[in-house]
Amino acid sequence: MRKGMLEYCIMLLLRRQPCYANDIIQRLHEAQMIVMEGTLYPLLSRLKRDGLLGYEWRESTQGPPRKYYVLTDDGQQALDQLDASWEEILRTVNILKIKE
Amino acid sequence: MRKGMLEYCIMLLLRRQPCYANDIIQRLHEAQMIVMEGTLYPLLSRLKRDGLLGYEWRESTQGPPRKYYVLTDDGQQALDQLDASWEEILRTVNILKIKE
DNA sequence: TGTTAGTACCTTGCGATACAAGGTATTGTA
DNA sequence: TACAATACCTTGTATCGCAAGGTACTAACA
Repeated sequence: MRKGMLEYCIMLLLRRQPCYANDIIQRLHEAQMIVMEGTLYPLLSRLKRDGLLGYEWRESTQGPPRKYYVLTDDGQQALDQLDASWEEILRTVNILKIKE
Repeated sequence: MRKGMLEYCIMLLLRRQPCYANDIIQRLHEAQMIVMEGTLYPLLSRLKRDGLLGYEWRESTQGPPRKYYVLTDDGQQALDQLDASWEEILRTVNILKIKE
């Protein structure tokens, strides 16, 4: 069921701070959402390609450099849209749960 | 984003009362969720095949008979599970929205 | 210096879901 | 009997997420 929620969750994360892939996996995991590498990388690439995310390389103290993703202005707007969609889904489910 | 929510929404509907396809489309529409015929019929067939739904034919006063779907006991249990998943998603999104 | 372990990034192939479009069948009415 | 309305269903396509596999850089150690 969490299908389609991933994009929203990742962008919510990036609204707070730039993250690289393993960051995202770990933070989502802490929030009870499991995401696989093979899911995440293509998704990040797509959001980058669509102009919703940018990234910058940062050195790591232990290992190869990391790609830190950040929300672009377009990404911020898209996220606002997703917030609205989320509210609508909340409304829909509440109607269906409460009705009668 | 509403991808994957459909199954849950339909089963919430059927928890209240038996419905046939156009019923479901209309009631979901009233709850702000658009669903296409070509999506609904295969989904209902799958849930039937998996034993989560049953159906009975009922005559209509205007037109051909209708297939009214109902939740089975297994369907009821599956729905309880989906309720739990939904609560978890709510928790996840709230964590990600509120954090910091 | 060469090897190994750890970290990080990415791709490919598969299954599942949803949509668009098109098709079949039954009923009532002109 | 022909047509419109209703209802059910199928096929082809795109997208998403997962499993598995692959490449590359860094550090530690023999």
